Order: sequence, then C-alpha cells, then structure tokens
Amino acid sequence: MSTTDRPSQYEKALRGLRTLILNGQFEANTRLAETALAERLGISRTPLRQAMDRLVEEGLLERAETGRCSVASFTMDDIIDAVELRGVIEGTAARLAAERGVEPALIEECREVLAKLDRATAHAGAIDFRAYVPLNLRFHALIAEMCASRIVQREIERANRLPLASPSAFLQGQEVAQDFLDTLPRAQEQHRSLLDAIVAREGARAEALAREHARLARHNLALALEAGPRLADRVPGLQLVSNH
Amino acid sequence: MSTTDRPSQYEKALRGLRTLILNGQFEANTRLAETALAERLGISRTPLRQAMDRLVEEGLLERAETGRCSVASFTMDDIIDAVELRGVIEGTAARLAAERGVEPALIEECREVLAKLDRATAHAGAIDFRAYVPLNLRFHALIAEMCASRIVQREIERANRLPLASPSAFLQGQEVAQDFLDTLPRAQEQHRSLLDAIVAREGARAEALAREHARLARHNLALALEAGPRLADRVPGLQLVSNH
DNA sequence: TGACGAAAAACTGTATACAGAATATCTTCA
DNA sequence: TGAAGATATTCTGTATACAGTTTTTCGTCA
Repeated sequence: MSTTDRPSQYEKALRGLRTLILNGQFEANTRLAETALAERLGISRTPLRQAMDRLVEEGLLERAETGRCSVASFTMDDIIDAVELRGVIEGTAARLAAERGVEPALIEECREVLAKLDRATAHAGAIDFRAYVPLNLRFHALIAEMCASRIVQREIERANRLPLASPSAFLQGQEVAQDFLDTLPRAQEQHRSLLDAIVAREGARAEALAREHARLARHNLALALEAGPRLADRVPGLQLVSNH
Repeated sequence: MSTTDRPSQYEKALRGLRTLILNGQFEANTRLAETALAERLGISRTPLRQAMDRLVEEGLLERAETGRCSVASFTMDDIIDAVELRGVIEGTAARLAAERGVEPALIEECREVLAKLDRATAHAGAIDFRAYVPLNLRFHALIAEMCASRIVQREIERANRLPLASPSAFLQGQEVAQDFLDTLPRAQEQHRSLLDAIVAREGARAEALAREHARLARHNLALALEAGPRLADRVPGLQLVSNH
C-alpha cells in the first residue's frame, strides 16, 4: 500500500481506469462493463469494482439506478464551480493559517519554494515550465499544511480531485501557448502576496487572495477552450467537457 | 436501490454499521474484523467491505497500512474545523445564490419553511422541538438548492457528513437543556436574515451570515460537552470525541 | 520473571461462481 | 415497414473459496 510495496490490484485498477478516462479513451457518457474492463486491466472484478466506487466518489464516473457505471461529462459551469470551491477551501486554509499562526519551519520552506518559482518565472520570454509545475504544486500543498488541520487538509485534497479543479489541471501541454505563459508571473505575484498575508496574520486578505488566485485557473480554462480541440487532447479530462 | 426497492445488502451494511458506530457500540479506535461484523449484520463480506470503504471516505473509519479498519476518534479541534468548513461551504452556496439569482419558487418555499419555524420557536418557554428539527434540515437543504450548482450541492452534502458537522448534529436529545433551547430563536433570526440577504442579492452578507450561523453549532458543541457524559449517550457520535 | 522467537490462528485481498436483473436480439403480427 | 413481445445474452450484486499476511498465542531460554 505504501511506496515500497508493489501496488495492489486495487491501486492498479484505480490508476489504470483513471488514466484511461482522463486520457480520453472513452467518450463522455460511455457505459462501462465491468467484465470487459477487468480483462483489459488484467485484474478481477473485485478490485475493479472498488476502484469504480472510488471514481464515482471522485466524480469521474456516474452510477445509474441499475448499477451500471458511465463516464461522467461536465459542463463549463461544473468546472467553474469546482474551481470556485477549490478557491474557497484553499482560502479557508489560508485564513485559518493566518488567524491561528504557522510554524516557522513551514514559512521558511514556503519562502524557498517561492524563490525557486521566482527563478522559474523571472524572464517572461524564457519561463522554465518543467520546474514550474512541481513547485506550484508544492506551494499549494504548503498552504494546506499551514492551517494545521487534518479536516481542512483532507477536504482540500478532495477539492483538488474534483474534475479539472486542481491547481495544475491546466498546466499540462500548455507550454506552447504564449498567452498562458503570460499568466505565470501574475500567479507568482499572488503567491507572494498570499504568504505575506498569512505571515502578517491578515486572515481576510489571505482568504481573498487565495480565492482570486484560483480564478486564474478559470481564466486558463477559457484559454484552453479557445485554443480549440487541438489542446483538448493534451489537457487530461478536457475532452469530457461538453459544448466545445 | 431507490425508495421502493428493498434495500441492497450494501445499503443494509452501510446503514447498519454507521448506526452501530454512531450509537457508540464500539469505543473509539476499536479494530473491526470483517468476518465477525459481516456475521453480526447478516451479510457476506463483499457488501460489508463496500460499506466500510464508504465509511472510511466519510471519516467514520480509519484504515491502517495493513488494511485493517478501526473506528475513528475525533478531537475537539476536528469537530470545530468540520463545523467551520460546513459554514464556509454553505456560505459559498448562499453567496452564489445571491450573486446568480434564485428561482422564485425556491424563495417561496423557503419563506413557508421560515414561517413554520417561526411558529415552532415563537414562545421561548414552549418550543416545539419535534417540529423544529426536520424544518431546520429543510431550510438548509433549500439554501443548498438555491445555488443551482450540482458541484456545490454535492460538497455540501459531503460537508454535512463530516463527523458532527451537520446542521442537526447537536439537535438530538437536547430538548431538555434550557440553555440550548434558548439558542433556537437566535438561529431563527439568522435564518431570516440569510434569506433576506440572498433575495437582496447581497452576496457578501449572505456568506457572512451563513458562516456565523454555523458557529452556533460550535457553541452547541460546547454546551453538549458541558452537560457531561450524560448527554454523550444521546448525541450520536459524541462519544467518539476524546478528552471529556 | 521477562524477552525473544516459532507455531497457530485470524484476517485481509483477490478471484471466481452463481442468481437475478437489465439489455439486446430476434420474431411475429398489423 | 414498424411496433410489440418473447427469447437469449449480458451484466451486476453477492457469496464464497483460497492464498498470503498479519496478529496472537505459546513455549523456550536467559
């Protein structure tokens, strides 16, 4: 179950099926048959069903009255709301961190991440995209840690699993789009302000900044859809969004 | 699977096990053995395991590295954070409802519920507790509906399942406690103001009011713990909270 | 007496069989 | 030709068997 053990059949099923769905191997609303899928993934139905239950929970599958599962489809509004919610919950973590105070070690690590992000985004013409993505993820994880609440942290993880809501949802395959790259320095400025607010114990400001920061993802969704179907193949899950 | 069908074994397992846990049949951190539980509930291990996975997801069970499940235990801080989060997410629903506008029929139904709640709480000395609980639940469900977002609604339902976080978590077996009954008229006034704010399209006010309203639950938690172990037997799940 | 280690028991993860329900196919009749 | 019904196929929900771990028990030795 951990990093060293070889993965269980359940994990194999979860990872495999999630990858199939996000990579667009099925059209939205496709009905999935357990037997066929189990064979395709090389496992039995038992762990596959476990994985399917989990993906229903995550929102990637929908279960009909009869028990059958189909691949979910999303509207623009769904994505917008999911991003809004992620912003709200991250904002709560930021506010609680500001209100309750944060361990200095976390602040310190966050400053280091910000410095590295600075280096990656300093030159608008030559942004180091490869470095950016994991650093960005780390920054957001640190904000979650700062609230020191396992309940809030748990819900942030969940909110990030909502389809296309995670901080890195639109950071895939967009390294070519210039108008997207232009948003990265702006995002980095928001990162800095957010940490400042938390350190200064300014809860309301921290919350507002986290929310506004999430709005960038909404903007990126619009950019991604403008870019046309060419991009839909490269942003995981994007082909499950209807009307485009 | 629906209301008319007889419940599936999985539903039987889910309901049965959840009831056992919330009614305090197990101490916090008790390890549960699947075989024994399945026998006790009169079903096989397969649907029981499904139910246990679900309860892990809900936070009522914890799964160890080895796969074993144990009954969760909560600290005061866990409950406080869960209530805070519920307030934040309900607040988002209220704000979105205000910002985006609400179908008149929903407003109308909400007004009727408020009127009935008025009647139930009008006389501080003779509060109709039996009527209050379902009406209160209905009011909160209506707020969730008003945002007209399946994503937000979904997360509200989830937030309500967080242990002891639901709007009615502390409305069980407290009909005897006078200082608790005293909070009900205050809650009702908040209900009214919240709907007013939504109708007036005052998003920020609606959000703030929903949050403050959730804080009442926190206050009730304190009251419940003050009341001592006598009450712990009557509020489902309360015996899973440590240090009291 | 107490710690260590081996054997035994119990438990979980997974595959599989089977029954009943849902779905698809085919046939019949207007 | 098209709709309706019957049959056949497929699929899901559940029970159960079994293998590999984990946990417990028991006996041994210092």
